[in-house]
Amino acid sequence: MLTADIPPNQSIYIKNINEKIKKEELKRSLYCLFSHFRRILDVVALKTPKLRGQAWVVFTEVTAASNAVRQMQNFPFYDKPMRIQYAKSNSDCVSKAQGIFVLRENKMKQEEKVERKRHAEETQQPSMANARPAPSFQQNGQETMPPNNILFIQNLPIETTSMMLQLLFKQYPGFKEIRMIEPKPGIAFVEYEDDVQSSMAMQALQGFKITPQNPMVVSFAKK
DNA sequence: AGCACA
Repeated sequence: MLTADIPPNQSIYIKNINEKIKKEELKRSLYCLFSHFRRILDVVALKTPKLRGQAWVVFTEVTAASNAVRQMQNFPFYDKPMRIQYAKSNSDCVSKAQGIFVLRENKMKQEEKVERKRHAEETQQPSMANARPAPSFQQNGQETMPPNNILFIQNLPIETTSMMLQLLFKQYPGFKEIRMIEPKPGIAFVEYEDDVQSSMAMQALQGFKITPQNPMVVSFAKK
């Protein structure tokens, strides 16, 4: 089937992904990268020989998927341009939400176990489904800081890397650089060309959750 | 290049 012939789908299929990236990091990064299009329901990545270097991102709406396909086409992701198409079939998480999930034949044997496990994981780990920008919360009066082209980010998960932050913040015009301080995990500084641009990024990413426990707190850095 | 969900 020609790429152009694949009908629009709320899930996108991404290939040409750097295969060196570990599954969990890959999912997190994809989540960061695509979450501003619209709410993401799920990110699927497998490292099996047949499926590595590929991933699926499931949105709540096909318009979000369409935007993602167009705007992120060839985006340099871990040094490789991502190739994005609509997924050829519906993702289980959406079929399930619609109540029409049917087990595939080759999985019949373990249906009960599998289903229970999947369900347990979904309820215990709502990160992908629930990680939406949340309203900012007051913290040390930081939000009253005067505008600055440099942003101060707090409440990041300690595993956050500057690569991850870069994926998030460079979506906004005027992005210059991320600075993190080794001995101080959980915070970062993000520099933009001017304070209008930094404000836009702050607006957009205020409360963004890299993990469900960590809505990021974005304020202007002290002068 | 490769379209799955464990």
